[in-house]
Amino acid sequence: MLDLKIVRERTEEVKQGLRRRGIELDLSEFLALDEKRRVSQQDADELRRKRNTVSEQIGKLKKSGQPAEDLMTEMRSVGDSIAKLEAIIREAEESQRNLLLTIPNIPHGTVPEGKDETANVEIKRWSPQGTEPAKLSFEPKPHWDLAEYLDIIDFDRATKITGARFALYKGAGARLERALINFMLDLHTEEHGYLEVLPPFMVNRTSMTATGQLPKFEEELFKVENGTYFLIPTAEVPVTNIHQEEILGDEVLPVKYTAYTPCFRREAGSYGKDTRGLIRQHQFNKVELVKFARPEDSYRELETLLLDAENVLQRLQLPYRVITLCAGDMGFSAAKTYDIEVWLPAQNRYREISSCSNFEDFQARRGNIRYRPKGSKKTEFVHTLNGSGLAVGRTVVAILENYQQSDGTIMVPEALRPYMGGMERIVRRGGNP
RNA sequence: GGAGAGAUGGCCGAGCGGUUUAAGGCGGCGGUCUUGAAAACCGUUGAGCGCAAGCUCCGGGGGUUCGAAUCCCUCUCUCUCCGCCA
Repeated sequence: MLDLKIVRERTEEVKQGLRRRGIELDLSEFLALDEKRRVSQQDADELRRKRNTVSEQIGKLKKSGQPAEDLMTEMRSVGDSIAKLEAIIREAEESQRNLLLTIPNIPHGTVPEGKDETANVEIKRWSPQGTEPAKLSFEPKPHWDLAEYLDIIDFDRATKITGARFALYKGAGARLERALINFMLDLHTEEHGYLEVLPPFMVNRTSMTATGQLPKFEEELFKVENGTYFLIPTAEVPVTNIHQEEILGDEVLPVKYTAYTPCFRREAGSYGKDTRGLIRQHQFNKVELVKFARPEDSYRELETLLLDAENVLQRLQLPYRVITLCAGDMGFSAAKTYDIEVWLPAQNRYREISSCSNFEDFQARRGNIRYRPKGSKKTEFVHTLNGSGLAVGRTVVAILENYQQSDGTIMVPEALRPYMGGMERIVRRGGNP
């Protein structure tokens, strides 16, 4: 949520910032409403002040046995006036808030111009050999063919059990998914200094609103029937809301959490996209990184958050590149976003495996997450950041495709072998159903 | 699911219609004392809106009243007991 005061006092800057996202916003009605609200607030305060002093007077008169009927009658009408003003204020506040909640964040100054993904800017390439991915000596197979041959992921049965866009992992496939989760969590907690948390996988409407999924993107969420809860689309939601309505001490910042959770997404409007394989599922696992930082530190924290996520791919020796999203391609709440894209040889292209963003005070204002700067009496909103570290299902895809051998078996990345019970190679499963 | 109790500042806790501008304690900060620290003592210490005067906030919302932390309704959450349950 944008700061009301900034929208009021620096309207042109706000409109200019939103224009970079390709959004043209008419704020005149909003500002008129704001003016009306503020005038009413002033009037109401003035009347309340009068009522407070006179009521005290009435109390004293009654105590000393003197009549106070005239004053009481007068105050009754003052009370009515206050009630009318309060109704106006409440209505204005509500419609102001409702509008503010639908306005996306302003892009940071360093975010490149552009209206869609074609304007994103590549800033880095990495591979075990240097920068470019190694060429396989044979025609690479797509991960779904490999998974089917090895019998480690069963898409058909998942469809039977539930429906499209679900997966049933089996044998080494299930083990690989679990190994990756543990590997990532261990890396982030033991080497990058994050505190592991395991949050609820369902959240309420307030939490979804704080991080920005609501009110605008309800159609992308799974809602639990007979209740008011939503399945989380990312651990960002429950983890960022850990400190909702809190005032953090300066000395605890930056706070760094990592969490494994499954994520649930409707993927409405993506019919026909990535229909085969693990790339786009209604349920997938992810290890998330979340930070709460001082405003002056947040962009430095974004860089280290990105490095922490990149490190997972480096340890797994998977080629990737990093891009800066342009203003028009960023998510609703973000002020700046880097995407990490992993190399998929069968698709002959890079695909998103992590998204690392600084939300500045956008989410903190919605969730009322504050801190007290050292030596200050006033509180300020913290900056929140998060990034995938990494999307687990897509990491499985990358391992299958990059580590595939000509015979269809998969070498297990060395860093992962301790988590796979020493397994060095995934071979075709036999004997079991 | 049934019955009951409760929600007050960072924490504990008093208040149950009018000097509450929310007592008191703990914790925090500053000071006195001390070689230093502890103890003791003194002072200070919630959030938000407003240029200011001032106004709002005692779980959320609504009501009664000249006046509500205090009375009423409602919702949410917590706790205790019973039932059910991995």
